[in-house]
Amino acid sequence: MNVKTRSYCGLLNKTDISKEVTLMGFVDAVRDHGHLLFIHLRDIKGIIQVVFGRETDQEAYELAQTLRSEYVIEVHGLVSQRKEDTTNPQIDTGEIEVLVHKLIILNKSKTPPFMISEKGFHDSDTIPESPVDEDIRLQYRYLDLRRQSMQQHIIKRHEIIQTTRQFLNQSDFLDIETPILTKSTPEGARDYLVPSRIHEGQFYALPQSPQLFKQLLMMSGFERYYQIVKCFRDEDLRPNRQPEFTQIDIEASFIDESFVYSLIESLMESIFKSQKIDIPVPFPRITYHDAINLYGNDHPDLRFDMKMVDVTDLLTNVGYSIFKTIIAKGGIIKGINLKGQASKLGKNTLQNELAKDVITKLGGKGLTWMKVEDGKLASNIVQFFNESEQAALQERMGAENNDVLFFVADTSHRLVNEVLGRFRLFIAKKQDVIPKNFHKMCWVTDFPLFEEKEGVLTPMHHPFTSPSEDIRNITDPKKLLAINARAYDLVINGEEVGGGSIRIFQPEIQHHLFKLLGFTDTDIDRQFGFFVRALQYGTPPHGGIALGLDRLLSIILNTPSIREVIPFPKNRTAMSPLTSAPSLVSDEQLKELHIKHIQD
RNA sequence: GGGGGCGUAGUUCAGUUGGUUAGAACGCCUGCCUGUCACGCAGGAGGUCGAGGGUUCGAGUCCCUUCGCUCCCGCCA
Repeated sequence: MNVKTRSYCGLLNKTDISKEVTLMGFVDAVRDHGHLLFIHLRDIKGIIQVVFGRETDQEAYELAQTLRSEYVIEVHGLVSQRKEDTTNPQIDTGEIEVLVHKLIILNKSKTPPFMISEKGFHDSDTIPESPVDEDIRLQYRYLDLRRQSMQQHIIKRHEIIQTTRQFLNQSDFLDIETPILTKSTPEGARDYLVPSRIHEGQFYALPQSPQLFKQLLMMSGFERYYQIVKCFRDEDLRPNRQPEFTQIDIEASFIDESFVYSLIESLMESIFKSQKIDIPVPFPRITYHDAINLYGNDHPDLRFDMKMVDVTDLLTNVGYSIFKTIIAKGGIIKGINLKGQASKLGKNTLQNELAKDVITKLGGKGLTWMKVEDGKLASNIVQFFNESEQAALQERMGAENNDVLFFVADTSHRLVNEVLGRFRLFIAKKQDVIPKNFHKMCWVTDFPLFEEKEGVLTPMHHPFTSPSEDIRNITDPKKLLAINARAYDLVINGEEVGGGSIRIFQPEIQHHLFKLLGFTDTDIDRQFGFFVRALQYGTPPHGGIALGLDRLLSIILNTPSIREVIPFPKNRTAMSPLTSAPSLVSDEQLKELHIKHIQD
């Protein structure tokens, strides 16, 4: 192999015309014309047409007839200008080609299980996701990753990681590694456990995040830490959740929220700029309370408006019995306004599909809809609302002709927010009213410190998050639930991309918080003893954030799941179709680890 | 754990109220072809209709069970 003189297919251009080149790569496509044979040759940099002809070289031509897709070859040839009427504007190298006088087949390939060439797609900027079944793609991931669109995903992942490192390095952050074999702690997600061979019956846990270590590094005085690091959580998977995923983990001392906001806004600016996307900074901020009330969740999609509006007070004497009953029981009625879509939504769709089928799947009991036609509300139940109620509804909802109003009512305020929030997203997607190629970020702030789960106080973020005020004299659980945390989430296009907080740095407060969460002194010592002890040796005020790299990439590359930006992901059932992990292990291995398999 | 969708050729899919030998496109194989680039033309191979059971004269189609994949909810400090 002529390694030193090798050229790259995708890098050849007109300045190389009449140069002798050596190329190596995969056969992307073969077009045999008899006497003349073309192939597209593909390497990491791109594709170029190479030509074999009886007249150019009889021997090379005859060997070329045996070429098949994905054969690995080396060619020696002359870069030539294509004649004007034979150029191919669809590939970057389409004005030139290589006339081959020597062909070496470095390796053959079986016929691939699916097509790897993306010929026919390369005139489009937005290469469609492969229609091939994802499990087959994952089983042959090494072939799937040969596809140019997948290579771009991985290359852009690399670029964004490099941009991130460069940015943080320049901002005086130190890249410091933390253990993968660490200690299981009780809160949060389920841990992946690793049995210890040396310590019978004991287990390491894989980190859900380097949280405690990065705080320890602050106590060590490093001041600014980052790590692009794998985290592990043994929970059910989603398109944006993998059992192992990558975080851009950041922590800094002697800082406050404003430092984090401006640091991350600048980082995001750099990252998006590296992909030629301009984003406006600073990002808007919305409180947790507003997010829940206006959009129904704590990761609002602000690419479109359609805020949820409370109309309960307008309908206190309404004749519509469902609303009447709910209001009488202290319930709530909220609505959204789908602008300008009334003509696109028929009565059948509204009533039978949305109000009966969709809303129940989203967890609601019912849905009320009203179209605005000729300045008036129109629906199957509009006659139960008197004129002044209708007028008030129109005004409150900002209703204009051709709008559709949707209302959800329930005695549970939380349910109304959740269901209408889900419906807002559902109908926006269904009616295609979400602007594309547009990124809308925001900070969600003022999270509650605690939430109540089955009557017990649990931390909403994690138990190291600083309360917004001193809580040591508050004992009333209701008052505690009203306390805010110094926590913040970064949300892009309705997806939580990052979260962090200013941490507790006083040992007394940390201890008090653990007690509030129901830990005994023994529990605290056993589970967090090392950490609480460390806090007592002069801990600087500190805080940080962790950004989900996979989610960020998925948003920037507009992929339907983070699996598209992870080289070797697990499938929906946390299994790798490529390696078949997880798998059974030998009895000897289990014995060494002091583990016995118990059948349920 | 709950709910929805899907499973037919290597791949993506069609397959009517149950009715001959289960089709198409791409891919693959063979031959022809000197400017194609989603090459073209001619011919060909390729199927446990996810699996098991049932109903029926007859099941890809109907019923039951089961497996796999996927989406939503729960879960994800």
